This record gives sequence, C-alpha cells and structure tokens, in this order.
Amino acid sequence: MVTLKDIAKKCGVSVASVSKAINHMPGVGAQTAKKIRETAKSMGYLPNAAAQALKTNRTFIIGVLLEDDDSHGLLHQFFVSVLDSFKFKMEEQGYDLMLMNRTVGKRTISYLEHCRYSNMDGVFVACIDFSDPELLELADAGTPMVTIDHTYPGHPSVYSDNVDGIRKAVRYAHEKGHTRIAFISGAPAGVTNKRYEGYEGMLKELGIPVREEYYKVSRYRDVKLTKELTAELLTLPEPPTCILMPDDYAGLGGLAAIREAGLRVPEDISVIGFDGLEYMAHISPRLTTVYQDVKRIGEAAAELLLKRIDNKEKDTPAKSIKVPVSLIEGETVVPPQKS
Amino acid sequence: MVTLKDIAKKCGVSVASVSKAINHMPGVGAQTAKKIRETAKSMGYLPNAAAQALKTNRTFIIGVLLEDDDSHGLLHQFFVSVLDSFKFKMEEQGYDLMLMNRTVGKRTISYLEHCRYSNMDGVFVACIDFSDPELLELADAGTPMVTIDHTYPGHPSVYSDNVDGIRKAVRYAHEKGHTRIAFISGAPAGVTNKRYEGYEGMLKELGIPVREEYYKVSRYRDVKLTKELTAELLTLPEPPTCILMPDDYAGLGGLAAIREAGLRVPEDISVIGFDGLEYMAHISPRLTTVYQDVKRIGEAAAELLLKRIDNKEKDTPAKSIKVPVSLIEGETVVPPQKS
DNA sequence: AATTTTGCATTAATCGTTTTCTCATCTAGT
DNA sequence: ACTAGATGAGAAAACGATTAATGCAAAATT
Repeated sequence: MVTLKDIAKKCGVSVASVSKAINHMPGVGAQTAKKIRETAKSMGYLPNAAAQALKTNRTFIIGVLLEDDDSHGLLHQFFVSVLDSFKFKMEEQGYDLMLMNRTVGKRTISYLEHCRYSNMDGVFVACIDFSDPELLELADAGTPMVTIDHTYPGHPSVYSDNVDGIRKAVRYAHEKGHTRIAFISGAPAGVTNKRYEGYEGMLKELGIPVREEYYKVSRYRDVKLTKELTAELLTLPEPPTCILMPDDYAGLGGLAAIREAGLRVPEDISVIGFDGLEYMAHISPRLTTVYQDVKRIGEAAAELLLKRIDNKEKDTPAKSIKVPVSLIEGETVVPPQKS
Repeated sequence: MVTLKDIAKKCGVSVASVSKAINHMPGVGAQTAKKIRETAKSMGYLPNAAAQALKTNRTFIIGVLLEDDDSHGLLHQFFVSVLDSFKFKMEEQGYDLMLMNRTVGKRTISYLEHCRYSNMDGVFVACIDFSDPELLELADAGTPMVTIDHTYPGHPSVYSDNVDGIRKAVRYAHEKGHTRIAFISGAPAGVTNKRYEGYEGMLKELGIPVREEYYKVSRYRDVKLTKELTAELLTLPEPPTCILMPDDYAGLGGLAAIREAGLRVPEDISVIGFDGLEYMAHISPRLTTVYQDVKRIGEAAAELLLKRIDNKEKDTPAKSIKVPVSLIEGETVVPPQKS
C-alpha cells in the first residue's frame, strides 16, 4: 500500500506538502504540487478511507435501511427500484451505500449504534414499520436522514402523491363507467391514510356513495390476504365492478381470487393496481395501475439528503418532496357489464 | 462520542487496559476488566470503526458487485435474492455489506481501487459480464472474493447445477410426451454452456434428435428478444411443442409471443422457465420452472467467503459449490396435442 | 532467603491522514 | 535599504484504537 509518506520520500518533501498538493489546498507551490500529483498517480496512490475518516469525521458512507416484517427489504421491487435510483445519484457525488443491520462484530446492536459505529454521513430509510422504536431513536439522533413514504419531524422525506394516485384511479374507473368501486388498502400507515383520503374524496366528488363494505384493509405485498379479501368482496350481495388493490404484487392475489371465483378480468370485473412495477408490463392481463415514479423518488431523496449533509449546521427546515404519479392504462379495466 | 480515553479516565486506568478489557484480552485483572466493561456500557461506548480499521487492517466490510449491462443489478430478482440470503449470513458474522461502484470522492476509479480504498475484507460478485477487464483485475488482486455463476481461477464460487437443471426440464417434458423440445438460452456464458450441455445431453440420452432449428440464443432477462425468438420458433414448419426459456422473466416474453400468435399455454404449447422467482408463483398460468435455491446459494457463498477471509495466508485451493436445483411443477406443461 | 516466575498494569509506538503552527525566504512598499 | 507582508515548505499534534515492550509487585520455586 502506497501512503503519503512514500510519496513524500520519493519527492523529497514532507507529508504535509503531499497532503496539501493532493487535496489541492493552498500552501504549496504550483511546481511542487504538480510534481507531487504526478508521482502520486504514477505510484498508484489511493487515500486510505479509514485514516481519512478518522481524521476528518467524514466517511462518505450512507446507511441504507430497507426492512420489512421479514427483514427482506431487498426483495421489495418498489423499494429496491427507488434505491437503485438513489444509489446512482449518490455515487455520482462520491458516496458509498452500506446496508444497515443490527449485528456488528458478532454483537447485536441497534440501528443507531450501527450508524454511529460506522460513522455514517447519512441514512436512507425505506420500509414499512416507521414506528419501530429503533427507527425513532435513529431519527432523534441527528444524523442526516431521508425517508421514503413517511415523514419524521425534522427530517426531509419523499413520497408519491398518494392522494392523487387513488383519485386518478377512481376517476379513471368512473370514466369507464364504474360506480361500484372497491378499495383494498395496505395496512394502516401514513401512505394508506392518504390513499384512503383520495378514495373517499374522489368518490364524494363524483357523487358516488362511499360504501363501507367496499373498503378492506389488507397488507402491502400480501398476496394471500389480498386474495382472501378479494374473495370476500366478490361474495357481497352487490359486488364491486372494479377493485383497487394495495399494490401490484398483492394485486396478483386479487387476480387469482377472481380467477378462482370463475370470473374474468376485465370482462367480469376490473382491477387497478398501484406501483407500476416493471415486470407487470409483461404479464397478462397487463395490469392497469398507478405508477410511482421510482426514478424521481430516488433522485429526490438523494438531493434532499445531500443538501442535509452539507447544511448540517444551518437548521434549514426539513423539506419534503411530493412526486407526481400517473396512471398506466393496462388491460384490466373496461366498462362494467350490465347486470 | 465516548472513547477509550474517556473510559480510562473515569476508571482511573490506562487506555491500554480499557482496550484489553473490552476485547477480552489477557493482561488485565478480572476485577478491573469487569469494572471497565461496566462503565463502558454505562457510558454507551462504541468502538470507532475507522480507528479500528486503520490499526488492524480489518474493516468487516464486504463489497457487493451486482452489475449488468445497464448497471441496475439491484433490479435482478435472482441476484438480489441470492444477495439477501448472503447478507443474512454475513451479518451474523459481523460483516457489513457495501455496494461497490466506480465513483469515489467524485473521481472515477476502478472496482479494484474502490476495494482497496475502502479496504474491503472481501468481495461478493454476481453479474453477467464476467469478462469485464475491471473484474479480472479485481480477481487478480488477491482480495478474498466469491462469485456466483462463474469461477475465477483461485477463487471460490457457487453455482446451481445448471446441467442437471435443464436435464430435469427436458426429462420432465419428455415424460409428458414431448419430443419437439426447443431451448432458448441466455447469452453465451459459462452458465449458458452448461445448460446447453444439459439440453443436448438429455435429448441424446432420450434418443431424441437434436435439431439445430430448435436452439436459439437470446439474452437473460431480455423479454423483447425472447419474445421475438419464440415467435420465430412458432413459425417453423414443424414448430416445437415445448419451449425452455432462458429464465422466468425472459419467459414472460415467450408467453406473450405465444399469446399473440393466437395460441394457448399450455394447451397448444408448453413452456418451462428457469429460476423459480417468487412472484411467478402468483401469475397465471403458473410457470413450470427450474428452481434455483437462492437461499442455499447465498449461504454457501457466505460460507466460502468467510473461510477465505480467515485462511487468507494458507493457500487452500479455492473450493466451488454446486447447488442442486429442482423442478417446480406449474401449469405450463401438459402433453402435446396430437397434430 | 534468594531468585525466578507470574500476573497486572502502564508507556509508548504506530496505523495514514489532516491541519495548525512555525519558520525561512522572497517580494514589495516606502 | 529596511521592514511588512506574502508565500512555500516542514514539524508536530491529533484522530481513536491496538499491541509490543516494559516495569513492578506478589507469588512460587529452589
């Protein structure tokens, strides 16, 4: 490993000068600086991250918290897509992403402890259970942090326009002639509330009565439960003609329930998803769904976090960004049959 | 931030003693050690990763290289599933995962440089293009490394039993009565060769002639190309009755082609995928596919890498692990129609 | 009782950087 | 020509931890 010392020796200068030259700091002559930088390059010098971190208290490491009930957050298409975009933007700025966990050096610790141990410059959080006490602890700790789909006071966040997303879905269904529109939501959470708000609001706006039996609470990404709830909806005396699913993936359960009930999508019943996952475009029938702009969400998160890291001292109020959604027309919504 | 020094002061001992006590090293009395550990805990002491790394040359960081043509490796279900399992195992042993990239501190560097800069203890590689010169450079560098689906000389690796996977698929199709079995493979690569080997070998073993026109080369995860190639197969004078797809995802393209040709799966044509991705179980028709044991693959990779890190000096020959695959019976294979 | 061994604790060096302070030299202003 | 200021370079301290070397007292050996 080649160090500043090696370069210094070769150039016949002090390590201090080498450091300054390499970091383009004043206090070293243009000539010398050039020579130093050249030999540094020729020797294949690379700074030592640990030493730099120790001295400067900057690691250029961003912790990534992607957890769900089963701690397999990496398997969530939506979150991973956002992360992918976030990653791209952060790497551009020289940051590294580290997956956070609760085990360091064979001991079990908290997220906050992991964050402090590794001296992370910031944290990216996207997961389901935002009420986890460990997360609250982390949020209180003062490390720059950005969250997806939830806002902690004092921290920036990014989220889709969930209200509008469901509004768009309901309006679209209505335009196609539906009035018996059911909504299976995800588990109670900020996002879920917003979506329900959109559902109820739009129905009222359209003069459609809000029927309690048309609203069911499932869980995000829960195929099985969503399938069951869909089956329940289908057995209502007056079943809905269109169902909004918690998300695309859970919606697969809904589609299965409809199929097993001997009904067809969309002829007998229309379905609308949420997320707009990549692979959904390839399955049949192509799901009509509310698209969340994962690329934009990830980028926005990166921007906010970067700003936060730079202005650590200045207590600018934490900004939140709402990202517009759009409706992807698939093949799962057609005018309801006359019944 | 509380340091060893702080603890030392509070306990009236030297930092050396504190360090030893905390790391359960000999050379400090049981009494003192206990007291030191207690006050350390009460003060909320956490070691400083940077300082430890600097001194010990161990970071407990594992680099993760998940790249493909579009550098969106995170979006590959299969690889991410393996990673998820790998992650779990590595975290148990106190390692952190860091996503590798080519930008550090706003400069563009190579993977190898990133690896050295961050002083990674090991690297996990799973991607498509194993001939990337940067990867070769990394492989030559001596950092412990484990690869998925490819073996670099001198490094351990893990891969599914690809030969047997396709053999199982072909045998299954044959059992169902198929003899006109086509194979659309992924792009040329070690894995692909193995699969072709299984295809050709099993056909011969079953006494089925190997027909050149039944073999097409697509690319993994390429829905569009696979769709086109499937369409080509369907227009053959004597089209196949069963098609093996490069993988489940690309297989969606195949299904689409068949649908658009006005044919039905499986009544008119049978289809077999590869991977056994989670969500495939929920779409209709449920794809019959060769399941790769992602959990086992990830675990095996972790085991091999850990061993490699521990025995860095001892030049034990790099071990490779072949993980068995299994066939998941879905709904896409039935006996061929009489024609 | 003298000497060796053992056990416990400290001192100090070191890892590779960054950064402040000091010093010498050179330029410029009067 | 003499001083004030600028400039280039180096010395040294620090970041927080580990660890080899060392010292010293008590215990064990002969």
